[in-house]
Amino acid sequence: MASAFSFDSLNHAQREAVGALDGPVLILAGAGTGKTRTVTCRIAHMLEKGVRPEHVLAVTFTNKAAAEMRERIAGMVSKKAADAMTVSTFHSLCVKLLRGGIEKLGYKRNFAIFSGSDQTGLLKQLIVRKAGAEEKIKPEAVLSEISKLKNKGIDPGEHENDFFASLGRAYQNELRAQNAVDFDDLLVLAEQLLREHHDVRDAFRQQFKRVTVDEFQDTNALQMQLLQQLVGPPYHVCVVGDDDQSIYGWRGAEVANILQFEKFFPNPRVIRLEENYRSTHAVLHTANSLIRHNVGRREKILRSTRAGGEPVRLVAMPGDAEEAEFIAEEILADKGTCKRAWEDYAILFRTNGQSRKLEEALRERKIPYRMVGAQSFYDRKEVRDVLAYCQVLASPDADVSLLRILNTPNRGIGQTTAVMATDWSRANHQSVWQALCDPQFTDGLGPKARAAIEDFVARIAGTKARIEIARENPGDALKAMLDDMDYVPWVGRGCKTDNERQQRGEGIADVIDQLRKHGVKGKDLQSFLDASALASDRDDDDLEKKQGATLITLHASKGLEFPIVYLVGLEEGILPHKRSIVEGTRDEERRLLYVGITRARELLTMTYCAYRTKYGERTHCQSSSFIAEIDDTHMLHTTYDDILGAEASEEELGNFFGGLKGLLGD
DNA sequence: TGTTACTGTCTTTTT
DNA sequence: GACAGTAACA
Repeated sequence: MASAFSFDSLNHAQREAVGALDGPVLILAGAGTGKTRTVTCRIAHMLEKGVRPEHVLAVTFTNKAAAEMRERIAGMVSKKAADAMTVSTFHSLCVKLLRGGIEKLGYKRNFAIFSGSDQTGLLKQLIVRKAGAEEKIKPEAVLSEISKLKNKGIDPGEHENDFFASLGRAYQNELRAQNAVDFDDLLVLAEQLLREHHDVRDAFRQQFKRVTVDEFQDTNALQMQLLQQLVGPPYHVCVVGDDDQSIYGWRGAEVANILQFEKFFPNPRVIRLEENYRSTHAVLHTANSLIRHNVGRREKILRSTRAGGEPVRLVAMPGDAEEAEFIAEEILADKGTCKRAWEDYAILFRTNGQSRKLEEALRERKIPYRMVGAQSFYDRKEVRDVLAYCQVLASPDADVSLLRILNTPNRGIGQTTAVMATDWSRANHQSVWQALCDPQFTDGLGPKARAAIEDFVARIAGTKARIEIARENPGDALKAMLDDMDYVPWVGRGCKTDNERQQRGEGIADVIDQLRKHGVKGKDLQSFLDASALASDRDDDDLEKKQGATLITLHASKGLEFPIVYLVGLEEGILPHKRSIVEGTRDEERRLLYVGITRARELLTMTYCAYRTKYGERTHCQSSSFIAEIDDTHMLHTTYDDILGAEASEEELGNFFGGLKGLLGD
């Protein structure tokens, strides 16, 4: 049989990684060193050596990465084999595990997954309940504390602050009462299930004899514990990552997992991929000289396979407006001279707020652009509303979702009534839905509110029946119900512009359409909700489908590459971010900049401003302290005025398109 | 109960 | 300079 891939096409280190199939393996893969290729070849190699695809588990960070990996293996080996493997994210894997055995932990099998606004909404209630409406502690802050503890494997009820601890306990109780879990619980409970029920664990280990974990630098302590449950002796586990690209510490990612891998699995083979196929020498030298300043890393030096290259530019800008316009102008000019595609250009920034001016500048010049992951599709209000309806149709006892849609669109069930219903349900140990259905409760209300509630209950129950009894497609049933209550026109009325109205209309139609497709495949509402909860916006359409220059945060840029990269806002307080200085996570900011630099294949331009509009106010900025750390052998430090001045004189000479690049190149 | 106008708060990054 | 939350009004 012809080999699915050729060992000859791999470099020495890659070959070693692909060949090392048994026992624990740690692959340290620097940026642009052919990581994905190596991992997929390794799995293909496994299959060739007789490992059955059903025994292969690969865990990735996003659903999209999972889909890509599966596709590539399908191309190398066979579609059949690729389909037989399990490739998924930690979270999806846990859902699968829990849908099978969560009742062993005292939950019902049809548990709901709370995310985003479900969680904050619930917590907001709890804060008010515990401390009164005066308390202005932010639910997000509490949530992040709870999450941090869970990801360390600690019960949130054990928080050192008593108030937080009691909120943590109340939060967990409330989730359990509503038969719901949050994102972190998926991991917590799956780990618990495997740890406490060895039959489940052994069955799992029996099935997944070969485990691969990608983006290992992004895993947290809990995921490490989970991995230890998943993988038993003889530990055929391979983890791949780059500690220098660990940028999710704020979310609990533990670089220790990769730095001290040998503490978790015995005698791992450590393989370093250091040959970079992506960037020019100038770019890599700049990146290497910066990341050297981090302490406690796994020493790695990226070697360039592409000698020379244009020097990296560092440009001082007067203000953020000039910064945006400069970049837009330059892209426009460069596109004209170099005949590149818009997709070749990317602008990277630290915070989403920085994108505004850049967008304006691009729009003014009619430069097409795409924004990656600015507002998550699933965070849009109308999308959350429709999903809340789905959740209620799937299990009406999910109070948070029910309360969300109770008066959406307005149907005369105001806050007073909602509070009464919640109180009654708590007093009687029932769900809010049960309260609404109970005459004992509704009899105590005024005739108007009562009629409104009865109408609401009838609509939900009716639609539920259409789906469950009449077996109608849930998408159609949902659409009929929403139409019936004039939901779309109601949303439209709340919009300021036609554009917004249209967008939100499309969002609603989108969800319904997805649900309909899901229904056609015979899957139920709950599985649709699972998929929605676990999807991220980087998963479905984004990058490939849309055209144009890319506007993207540094975080979201990890794993991507562009011929021409602009990295903006190298200012103290932005990069490194103000908060990181307070929290003592400057190293992570440095890695973030490192990730940004290593996205560039050919040309890298970094900029910083003297002034920037912040909170709608013009404030003075200092250049980033990282700049001094960079070795400038291959870096050209100039200013906005220098470049424009040079350009003007060039134009006087009649060279109209003598772009900036040409001037700086020699 | 719903709508409007104002005020204060924020902006890291997100599976 | 946006947006959510609040206060005041219809």
